[in-house]
Amino acid sequence: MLVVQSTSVKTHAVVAPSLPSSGAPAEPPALVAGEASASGVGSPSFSPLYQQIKSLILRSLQAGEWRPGEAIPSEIELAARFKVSQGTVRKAVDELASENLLLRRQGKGTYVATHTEERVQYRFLRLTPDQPEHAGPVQREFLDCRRLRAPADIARLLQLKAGDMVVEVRRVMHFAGKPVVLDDIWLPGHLFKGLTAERLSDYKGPMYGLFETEFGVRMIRAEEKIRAVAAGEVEAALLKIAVGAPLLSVERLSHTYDDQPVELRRGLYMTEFHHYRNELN
Amino acid sequence: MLVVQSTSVKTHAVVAPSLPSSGAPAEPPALVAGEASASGVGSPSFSPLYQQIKSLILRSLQAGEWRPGEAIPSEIELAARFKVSQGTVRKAVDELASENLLLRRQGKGTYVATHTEERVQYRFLRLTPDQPEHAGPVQREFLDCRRLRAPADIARLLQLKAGDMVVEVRRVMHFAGKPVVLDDIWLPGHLFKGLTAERLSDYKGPMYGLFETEFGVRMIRAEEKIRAVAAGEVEAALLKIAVGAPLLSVERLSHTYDDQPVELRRGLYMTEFHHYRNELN
DNA sequence: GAGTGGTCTAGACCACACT
DNA sequence: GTGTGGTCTAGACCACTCC
Repeated sequence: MLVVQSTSVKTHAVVAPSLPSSGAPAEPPALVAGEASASGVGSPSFSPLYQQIKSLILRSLQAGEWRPGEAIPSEIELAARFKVSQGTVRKAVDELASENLLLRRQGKGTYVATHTEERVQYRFLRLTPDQPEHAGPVQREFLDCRRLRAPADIARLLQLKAGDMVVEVRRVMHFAGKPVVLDDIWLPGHLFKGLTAERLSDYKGPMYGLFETEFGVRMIRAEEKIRAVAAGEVEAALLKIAVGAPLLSVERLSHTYDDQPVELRRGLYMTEFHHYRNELN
Repeated sequence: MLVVQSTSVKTHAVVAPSLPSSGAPAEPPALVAGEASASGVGSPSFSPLYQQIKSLILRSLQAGEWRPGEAIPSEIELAARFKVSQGTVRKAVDELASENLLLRRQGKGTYVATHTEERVQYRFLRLTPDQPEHAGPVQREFLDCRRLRAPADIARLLQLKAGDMVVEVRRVMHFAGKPVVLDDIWLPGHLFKGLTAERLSDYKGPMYGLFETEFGVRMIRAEEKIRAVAAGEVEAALLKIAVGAPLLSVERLSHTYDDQPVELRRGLYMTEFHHYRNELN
């Protein structure tokens, strides 16, 4: 299971032989010498232990061993399971937490991240009111939800075969009662069987919460391409603005585990009283 | 210097008294009990050791003890200087590296990050060609560079007093020979004495490299607010597009150490053949 | 080979949350 | 009090870089 590419592995017992008589200083973990893949020289594809642990935890997450919102086993338990030290588990969990897949809570445990939490609600929606006055409650209006064969460009981006089924959703988001965002969304049909406009309308809270709860699809990471465009007739009517008015075009490709694309979204944002915020580091 | 708020600090020598006769197991670090600030109870403002180390390193960076591109002392040296273990220094340096203030290079050392490196050149410019064909060389054309009293809104954002001097720069960036970006830039006058259009034009490479090399101002972090706007007459002429064409408006506030704002930039991006890319995690 | 960052371990102790 | 994550240490060994 766990792979260590080096040949000699020693515990520090070698240099501290006069320890209290607690028996043998615990056998070293079940380490297997150089496997990984082909080639037999020194370290052809070195991968640290904590990375291997990270992959194992990731696999359990993906397999649904622990559900979103639930606690994963404690560091001590994981260390015992994987036969490594707590420090190594810690490093693996630290990275997963920094990637927003896990959530650490001191004194309580480590939890599987979820989109249904209030606090992380706007992790993916970067549109922010210019003034607090324009904040107000968010309202989602679903205009359409149909199943169809994926157009070529959609299929390519979602890594589907030409002709595969997709679910197409059109919706408008209202901020403080005014239409601000028009989204067209495409989802792989085989992952979202039974998704209807009604289920979308009935669900309270962000869409990704529904996807996670009802369809077991967890959005982990996304890329966005942003442009300025002029409103067409249809868009102008839906957002109640003038034809030709400048809009922010946001094309988002969302991924789940393993970087597999599972959602394509083309959004048009009215940015007269809102802006897209970003942080550069 | 280093502050530990707890009362009892023990080395593990306590539980391993039968160590080889290497003398006393090294005295514990020069730890000072509860200081931090006022109040005397348990742990009123607990701050871990590595955070304190991080602050000390940050202070040295800010004071220019090591210049951009230079190596900082090795972990072992820093551990000795601060009288903590290498692991604690490591954690401090790790965080600074993850914030892009330091750059670790295995086998070589840890270096102060710089904007003059090829690899990090486009850390702040998120505009990307849609097709590789539109890539081409970047060309910077400086149209204006003048000193003036800061308008109220500029002064407020840069946290200057009304009437303080600022340097105002206008420039156009060309991609593959075509104008794509129009930037208006404001800099605090007292930090950029002697900045002229000529010096800007003569410098090859990104502006932030010049700022860092010539003025000792290092951009660490920035926030951007993005909108869609319609091109006005002046902008249209400079970017060679039609009046009213949609443009991406990017307002950037850049900060140096201590989150002090040191640059305000209002950019207009032509996004017909380029897009602003962003990653969501 | 020497020096640097990177990994791994083992153990002690602290801060925090629940009970 | 018990259990969880968080900090800190000390030491061994590995991978990488340069001389």
